[in-house]
Amino acid sequence: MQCTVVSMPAAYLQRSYWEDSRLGPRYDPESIEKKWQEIWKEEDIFKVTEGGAGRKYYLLEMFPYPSGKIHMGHVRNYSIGDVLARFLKMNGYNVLHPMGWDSFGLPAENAAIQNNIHPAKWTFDNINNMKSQLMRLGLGYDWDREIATCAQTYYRWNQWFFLKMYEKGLAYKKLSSVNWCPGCSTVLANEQVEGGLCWRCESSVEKKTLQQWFLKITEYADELLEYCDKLDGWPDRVLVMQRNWIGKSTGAEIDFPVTNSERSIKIFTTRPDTLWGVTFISLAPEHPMVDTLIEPRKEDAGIREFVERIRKQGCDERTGALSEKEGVFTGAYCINPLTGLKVPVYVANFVLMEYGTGAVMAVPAHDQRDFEFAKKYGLPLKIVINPLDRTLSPDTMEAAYEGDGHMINSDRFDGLDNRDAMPAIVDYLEERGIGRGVTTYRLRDWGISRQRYWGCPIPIIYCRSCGTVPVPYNDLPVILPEDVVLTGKGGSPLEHLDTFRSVPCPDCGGPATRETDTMDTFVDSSWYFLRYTSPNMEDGPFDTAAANFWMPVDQYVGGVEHAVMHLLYARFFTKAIRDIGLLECDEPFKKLLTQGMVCKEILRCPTHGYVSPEDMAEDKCKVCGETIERGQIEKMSKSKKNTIDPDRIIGRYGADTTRLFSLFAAPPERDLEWSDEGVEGSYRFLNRVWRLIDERLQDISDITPYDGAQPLDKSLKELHHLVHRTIYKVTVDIEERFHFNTAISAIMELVNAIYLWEGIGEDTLSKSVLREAIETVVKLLSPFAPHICEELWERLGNESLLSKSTWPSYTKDALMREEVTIVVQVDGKLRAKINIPTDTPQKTVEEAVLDNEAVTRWVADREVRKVIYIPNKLINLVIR
RNA sequence: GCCCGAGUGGCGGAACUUGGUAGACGCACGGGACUUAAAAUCCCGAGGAGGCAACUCCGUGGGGGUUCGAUUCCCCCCUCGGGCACCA
Repeated sequence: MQCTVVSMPAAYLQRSYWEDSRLGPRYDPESIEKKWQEIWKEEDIFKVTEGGAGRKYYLLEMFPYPSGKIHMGHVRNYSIGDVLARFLKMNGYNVLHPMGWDSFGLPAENAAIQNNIHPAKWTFDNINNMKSQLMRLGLGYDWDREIATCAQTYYRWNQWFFLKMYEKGLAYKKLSSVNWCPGCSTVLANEQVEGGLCWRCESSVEKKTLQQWFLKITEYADELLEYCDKLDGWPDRVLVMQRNWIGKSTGAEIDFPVTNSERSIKIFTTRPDTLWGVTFISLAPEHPMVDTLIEPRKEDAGIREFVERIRKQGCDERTGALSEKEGVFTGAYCINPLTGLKVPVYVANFVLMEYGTGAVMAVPAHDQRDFEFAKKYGLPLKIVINPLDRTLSPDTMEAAYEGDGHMINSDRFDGLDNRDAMPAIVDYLEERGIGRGVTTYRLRDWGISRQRYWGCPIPIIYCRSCGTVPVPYNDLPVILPEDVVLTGKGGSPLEHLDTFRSVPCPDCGGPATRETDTMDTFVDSSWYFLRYTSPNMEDGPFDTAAANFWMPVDQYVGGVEHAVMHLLYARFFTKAIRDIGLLECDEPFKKLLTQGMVCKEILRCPTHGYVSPEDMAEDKCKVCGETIERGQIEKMSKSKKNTIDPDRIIGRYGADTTRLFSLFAAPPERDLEWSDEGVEGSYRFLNRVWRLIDERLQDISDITPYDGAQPLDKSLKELHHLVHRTIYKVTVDIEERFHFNTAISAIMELVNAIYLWEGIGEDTLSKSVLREAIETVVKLLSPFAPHICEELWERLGNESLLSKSTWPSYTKDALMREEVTIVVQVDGKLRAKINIPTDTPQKTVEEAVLDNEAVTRWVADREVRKVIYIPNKLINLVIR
């Protein structure tokens, strides 16, 4: 039999509170929130159209992957967005604030394999659940614009874009060495490999050579880089990461002829000024000329073995800066085209085929890697750049000199500053036809083929006679078949599904097969913000007029983890779509706010590892009784068992409290440390606001808020001015700084002041001032805690919806103080404070100050040598 | 190694954009009121040291500097977090 006593205390508490409450009903978040969410829905208050009143504002938060349940990171992200949405709406903007689902992806497949449920069903169940969770938070979205990327109506346009890009040569297939994640059984783009590990499952990534589809993001490398300078609404660190990722460098390509051969090796260098210091050449093991060069020495097993071994190494083994430099002499030589000197050709493990030309001219005197390599294999150093303050010598150098200086041992360039010499040397190379100035990028083309089922099919057909044939536009969409069996083994199920795979060739009608790879899900999220502008468009991906009206997104809000991947891809897509002719704007996101993570202390049991707070009783593990160690504050994650379920918090305190806390505990861009007591505090504050209005309701019902017309006495003026200063502060904090935490604290101060205010009388004037104060509190708080405010607004006797009303404005007059506190310093040290009418002239202030005992004590009979006066703020008497 | 960001009470954080009262607001804590009592609520207190007190000194990671005055600007160093990392 089940015991029901457990629920007693809570019920008891509620009842006793009810009895104590003399006036109105107690604050009951659950019923209030439900009530207003329904009313908002009926009134359709978040619906927007292009024809709406006010200036357009496109506000967007990164859409979620429908994993099943929202987490605190979502709560934070979307609370930030909702505050802005409601604030902007009250300020008269026409706010587009949509929501949708990034709903293709691996977890759906994994769930399907584990639980025998179809990915589509799993995904749509999750969407339904998460949608109701978001609604429960009271987030104001125009749900009529909801999109799901796994819907045919959406992904068909992925395919359309792909075909457009294919036509323009921006989508192409090539055989190349790619990143293979064994955990996800699929290929990954370079951006999706973090430190040699898969960004999603942290498996060690392997190299595989496969036929893959690529999008030519490198075509836009220069523009993507250039526009980084124009994105002044983006955080610097994100721009820095993007610039680093694009990795533009300028230098020269130079051909080194191979001796006894017709061929030459093309190298890339950023330091043409060190050309005279080249003492050998290093090739990547994958370099196509390696096999030819070592041919004459093929009986030397050591060479081939070395090359084979390095080629097999995974990227994490190869690329670690710690790993030892290794190489082998190929037996071949080539000629430095400038000096005519013969230098040996090596294969070296640290040279990457993916960058530059896969071949490097080695200048051990001026490059640390070459230096280490040369020392190891006894190769000579040749100094060609000398620093200004000393003279280098090959025999005593302990490290390469990579700095600037004067050129030496470099023929006609001797004596020149090396920086100045670089362009001259490039010109010289070009004149003589042995090299040319070039620019290279670290950015690679975006490999989008995924060997997975739950994604958008790539619209390509392979025909034995016609070759690679794009699916005709009329045949779109290529529908992802649902009658598949997912086993998790033997590759993508599409490969084995003959009804999908076999297809007549669109050109010749002969037997052909479909591409069975699907697209990287980052393709889906690269243009979703455009689809929101016309989510039901059937003749194209989006309506150009609507997109041009709404774009760019004025404010984008999301996690910094997408700094390189999503944000770079989306920028690329925007530019490509512009060049297809569908869009006018160059950049998708005008301003970007990257919010911090939600963190919480981790708990560790010496025998069980991470434990959740529920598994702990009085610092002891419930299972084994060991003392629990309190660990560091870390990002909430299931594996560390330090998550908080938003549903639980909403259930206990309501959506308003949950939102308020997540906004109050830290400014948005910083990490937020979860605190149960802090949530309690936010709840207490809302109760305090509720009671404030409850207690004063009788005084101020049927009273019109003070409008500034009649003159006020001191006490009334104080409150009135505080109200206006608060409006100013909260407005600035929200719109200019996104510092919601300080905005909320300013509202708290106002509430505290109203509680302590004793200026209320029987007269209408004082009541009207109080009414102004209270209505202002409710309005200012409403973007943060919309439900309780809407309810209080109604209880105050207002008939229209608060959500439809306007943001309070402040008057300059009311911001002025009549009396100011002036800080009095003597020699820069605080010695007194005096209250004095605003804008008192310096002379009068000086007189008042020198009349003050606390000041004169410090001045004594010494001479005041200087007086610094900051009007209405500070006076400093300099004695020394 | 390189590039960002940060370091402030017992804790989360304010003030930094424009040098001008350091510690707003909240949490935790202490005291009081209400209550038979507790909870809730309301009011008050609170950086540290010394002092009965008035008050004084110290204090924003450490050390220098500029200034009448530095948490804020400059230089050097330490610690933590993040990103990149043999990119030629």
